[in-house]
Parts: sequence; C-alpha cells; structure tokens
Amino acid sequence: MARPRSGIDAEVFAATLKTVHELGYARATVDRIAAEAGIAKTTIYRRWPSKGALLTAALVDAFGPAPLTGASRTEILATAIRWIAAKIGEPGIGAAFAGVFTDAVNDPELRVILSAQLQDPYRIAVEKALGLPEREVLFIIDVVVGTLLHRMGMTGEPMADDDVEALITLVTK
Amino acid sequence: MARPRSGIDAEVFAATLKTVHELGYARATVDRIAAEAGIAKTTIYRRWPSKGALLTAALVDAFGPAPLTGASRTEILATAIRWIAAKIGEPGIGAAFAGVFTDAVNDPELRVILSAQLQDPYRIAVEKALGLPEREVLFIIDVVVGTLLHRMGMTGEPMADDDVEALITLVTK
Amino acid sequence: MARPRSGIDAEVFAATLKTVHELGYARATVDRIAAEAGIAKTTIYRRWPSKGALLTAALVDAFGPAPLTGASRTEILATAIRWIAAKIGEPGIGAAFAGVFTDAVNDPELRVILSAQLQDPYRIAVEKALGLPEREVLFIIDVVVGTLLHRMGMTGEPMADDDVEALITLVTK
Amino acid sequence: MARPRSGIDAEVFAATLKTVHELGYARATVDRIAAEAGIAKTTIYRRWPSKGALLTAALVDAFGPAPLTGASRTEILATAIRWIAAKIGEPGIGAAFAGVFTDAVNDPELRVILSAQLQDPYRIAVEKALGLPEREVLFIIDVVVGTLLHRMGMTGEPMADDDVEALITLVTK
DNA sequence: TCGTAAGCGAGACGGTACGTCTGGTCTTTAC
DNA sequence: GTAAAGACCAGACGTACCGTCTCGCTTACGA
Repeated sequence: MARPRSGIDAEVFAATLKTVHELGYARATVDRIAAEAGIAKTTIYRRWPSKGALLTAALVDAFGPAPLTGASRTEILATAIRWIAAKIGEPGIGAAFAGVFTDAVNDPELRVILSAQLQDPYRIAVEKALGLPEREVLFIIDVVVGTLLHRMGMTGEPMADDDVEALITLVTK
Repeated sequence: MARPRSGIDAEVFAATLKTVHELGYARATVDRIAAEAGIAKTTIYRRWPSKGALLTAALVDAFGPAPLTGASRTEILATAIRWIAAKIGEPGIGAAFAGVFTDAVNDPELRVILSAQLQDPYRIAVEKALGLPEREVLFIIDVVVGTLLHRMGMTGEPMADDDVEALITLVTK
Repeated sequence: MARPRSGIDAEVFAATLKTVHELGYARATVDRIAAEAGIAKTTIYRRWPSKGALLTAALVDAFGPAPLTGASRTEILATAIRWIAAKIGEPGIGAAFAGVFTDAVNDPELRVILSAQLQDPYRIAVEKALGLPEREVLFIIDVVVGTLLHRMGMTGEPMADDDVEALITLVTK
Repeated sequence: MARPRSGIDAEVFAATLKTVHELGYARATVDRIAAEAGIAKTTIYRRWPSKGALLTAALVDAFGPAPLTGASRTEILATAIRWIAAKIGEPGIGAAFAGVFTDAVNDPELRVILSAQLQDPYRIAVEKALGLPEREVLFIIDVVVGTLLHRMGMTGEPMADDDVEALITLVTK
C-alpha cells in the first residue's frame, strides 16, 4: 500500500564517509551529509535514529564480512588484523570509526548500537573461527581495535604497516 | 604590579573531574564546571583556550608523575600499566580522558595540546626509564592506553584487574 | 513544501514590548524575550539578524500606518504629531524606540534597518500627504521625533500634552 | 600628603573623544579609552563612577561655557544654537553625546548625572540670559538638542548649516 | 483507475552549549 | 596614598549543531 523506501542507503553511506573524509568527523554535520547525498535530512532521521547510528551503519556497510580464513589461529588472526587495519586506513573510515567510538563513550544508547551492530557480529564470528571464549575474544578486540584507534586519534593518521605487523606479533605470540 | 593569579587551578581541576564524574562528559558544560568551582566562566577561558584544553590540564594534574620504578623493564612496565589502569578507573578520570580523546580526534588544535601536555611527558619519561626508542614507546602507549580506553568506551566500565594483568603479560612478554 | 513559518511574529512583538516595558531596554535580553514569547532564541535570530532588528520590527508593527488626514497641512501635521507623541507614550514603545535609536547611533547596519523600515515609510507618506520635498520632511521628522525622544530621555517620561501642543504650534506655525 | 592628582583628566577626556571618534561609541570600551590615555582602567573608575559619567564629564569639558551674548533674545538664541550645533559637529563629540544620551534613557543614574552636570548649568544660564521660565527653556532645549541629536543619530553626520539656520528660524520665530 | 498510506524534500523549530565581549570591582605591587 | 596592571565577576550576545515537527508533493500498491 505504502510507497517503499528507495534504495538510497548506499549513496548516503558514500556521502557520509566522503564528508567525514573531507571535513573531519566534527564538521561532518548531518545537514552537510544530507546535502552531499542530495537528500533531505528528514530522510536520514527516518532511517537512522541518530547521527551515531548512521555512522555505525555506514561503517558496518563499509567493513563488510571479515576474512577469517587461514590454516591456523595465528594465520586467521593475522589476516583479520591486517584487514581491519587496512579498513581503518581507508579515507573517512578511520575518522568515522574513531568519531563514533568516542561519541559512544558518553552516549549509552549509541554504545548499545555500536556494540550490537558493529562489534558483536565480528566477535561472534571470531569466536567460532578461533574456538575461543567470549572473554578472550573481547580482550583481543580491545587490544587490536583500541591500539589502531588510539594511533589514529593521537596522530590523525592510520597506523603504518610495520607497526601493524608488530601488533600481529604481539597478539598471536 | 598586577594582581597575581589566585590559586584557583586546583579547585577548577577538582570541580572539572567532579562534574564529569557526576554528569558525564557531555553534560559537563563549562558553565557548570565554573559554577561548581565557584568562579566565573570568563576566568576559565582566560586560563585555558577551550574546554578540551581545560580537561587536558585537569588530566595532567590528576595523573601526576608516572611511577617508573622497578628492578627490570618488565617490572617497570607492569607497575606503570597497573598505575595507568587504576587512574583511568578513578571517578571522572576515565570519562574525562575518553571525552578529551574523542574531541581531539576531530580537533587538530586540541590534538596538539593533548599530545604535547599529556602524552609527551610520559613518553619521554618511559623512553628514559626503559631505554627504548620513541617509536617503540609510542607503540606501547597505543596498545596500553588504546586497550584501556576501548574497554572503557565499549562497556562504560574500567577494565577488570584480571584483564589488566593479561595486558601486562601481553606487553611485557 | 517546507514547514511554513508559524504566525509567531505577533506574539514575539508583543513579548518584546512587554519585556521592554517591564524590565527596561537594557534588561530586555533576547533570552528573556524568547522566554516571554514561549519560543526558542534561535527562532528569533532566524527571523531577525540582531536584537536591534527585532526591536525595529516590533516598533514598525506597533506604530502601524500613520494617520495623515485633515483638511489642511496644519491639521494633518497636528494629527500626526499627536499620534506619534501618544505612541511614544505607550508602555514599552518609548523605551524601545529610544533604545533602538541609541544602538543605531553606533551600529551602521542597524541604522540602515531603522532608517529603511521605520523612518522611510513614514517620510514618504508624509511627503505625499503634505506635498513637501524630502529635505523638509526629514527636517520636520528630526524636530518632532528628536524633541519627543529628548524629553523622554532626559526625564524618563513622555512629553505632557501641553508641550505636545506647543510642539505642534512650533512646527505648523 | 597625598600625591596630587596629575593633569590626567584632560588626557583622559582627549583620549575618550578621540576613541569615540575613531571607533564609534559602541566600540569605545573603557579598556580602549584607558589604553589610549596610557593609564589604567582602575584610575578611570576611581575618578568617574561609570562609563556614562566619564563621557558626560568629557562632554562638559569639551563644551565649556556657552556663549550667551547678543543684543536680543533672538540673537542670543541664534548664537547659542550655532554654537551647540558646531560643537556637536566636532569629531567625537556628537557621537559621544548621542551615545551618552541614549544610554541615559535606560539608566536612571546616568540620567541624573547627565541632567545635573550637562543640562542644568546651561539651562540656568539660558534662563538668566533670556529671562524665561524653566519650563520654556527646557522645551527649547528639547527641540534644539533633540533635533540635532536625531539628525546625528539617523544619518551619522552632523546637521548641515542650512538646516541649522532653519532650526534657528523655527525656534526664534 | 483511483484512493491511500508511506516516502520524501524543504526547512522551521526547540534546545543546549560554546566561546566572546564588556562594564565594573577587587587585589597586589610599585612609586 | 595613589596609580598601574590585570585578574576577576556577572551576564548578554550571536553561532552552531542535533533531532523533531510540519507541510505539500510524489510514488507505489491494493480495491
């Protein structure tokens, strides 16, 4: 009966990351993202409940499924870490990730969204792939993602490959 | 000749962390902090150029000098990590730290302040205490602080002692 | 298509004059006016570029069209002068007028607004009604309005009827 | 043996009018006037109770005694009006006068100062010189000063000579 | 084919915080 | 004792952003 939603999501995600990349997270206002996507702000708020939720959705879309392949736990972890490090280095993604994450620190609602939509799927997949308990996987995620985000936050640049390898060594050792 | 600055800094820092602890970072407005400290907002802005700079100064004051003592590198690192983890767990400090870090991600000026006033002193001290090059120390800081903040951000709670010990093992191993 | 502006203007004007009347021009802050009108401060700034512009608009609204009727120039002028004198005596209007005028003295932008929106319409109407050149009408306005405002400013009270009649005699003689 | 007050007053008055002339009344803050005079702001507030009082004193000093000479009432008035019009046209004086006057509208205390120190001396002198009752002289002052200030306020420029002569004709007729 | 429910664009609106500015007071040091 | 220097208080200003709301238009789907 009703008009179905048009397939705008992909364009909005692209506009979101592009805007964050060009202007930074703080200057990437919802108005500007809407303008960049060529849609109305109301359309964004009809689909996502908050700016943080939009960013989270854009990140989920951008990350896609994690490559959890390899002959051993070490190989699987190394591949996954290189993948997440590379993703965070892509234009806009790192800044968006760091921005959402830091917003979530002070926004319990956003924390729930971020945890459920971005972290949990990967956590569960990693648990299955590695056969490790939740607590250990959460710790690994804290170390890997925390380290990458801290580097991103303090320098404004993604972590260099050498340091990513050091991180892999640290975690898989 | 002129009226010297009164010793307000300590009270402002206390009011800052107390307000962040009670209201959270987002609700800790400069007006409220000033009210809590019993001073005028203009006095704050005369001393610190922005809210982020105030928070950074409050954190620098709250952390104080790092305990870099021990018989070996491993001991020194373990002590330091337990210390920073405990500090981040203190009321207000963790939330303030995460908040400032968040803001810094999108505010280059604040990033400079945060880097120069909070990170660099400890980085230099650690370099001397451990006899390690800057790059390695920066990596260790990314891992330790990043992990602790990521846990704080995703759960809202500081890291439990067990996991702190795991982090120490990871880094010193 | 967009949400139409609600008919708030009249309420804001009323709130403006009421606030000026009760608190005086200096204490009539934009926040208080907004609160009195039951709207947000941002709504005021979206519609009027400054506090002075709001006051000007409120005055334009309060004055309304000038009564320029009468059998002769003398009659027309006398009617108009009694009208403007009575208006300036109304609660809030005199203080608001004097306040805006004050601000305009030092604010070229406001002077343009005040001149174009408040003075010019009446000047033009008077020119037509009396068949006098612009320069003479401007002089008459200076004398009439200047005298009334000066009395208001020096005494805090509007000019008494006797003196208004003397002013009429002076100008029409 | 108190340190005698140096001849600072004259320098402050000069700095006041100069600052008002260069920056306009609104931008002529007390801080700037003090800086221009090369003295401390406290010194100003020790001598005059408010910014308005300072401006008033500067105006009293700048005006000096009124020339109330002439063979007839008409001549005396014409001379006085030309004098006050010329004074108001001097750089800084007109803007300062208009500024103080308009501030006084909303500041009863300033109104008392302005009335007692600036208006009353001239009013009394004119009463004696012309042999007119207070009420009539007050009316004449309202008309003359009000007209000149209104012109100054609406245009930012002092009244042209032609219009001053018209004002003289109006009042002496 | 036509009504209707929902999608959508445009933008007004409320709320809240920021950082700035100014008038006026207070305090310390120097002459 | 007076002045310089400037810290300090109080409070208004104007701006930016988020998320909500309202309207009118448009698009599909179902009767």
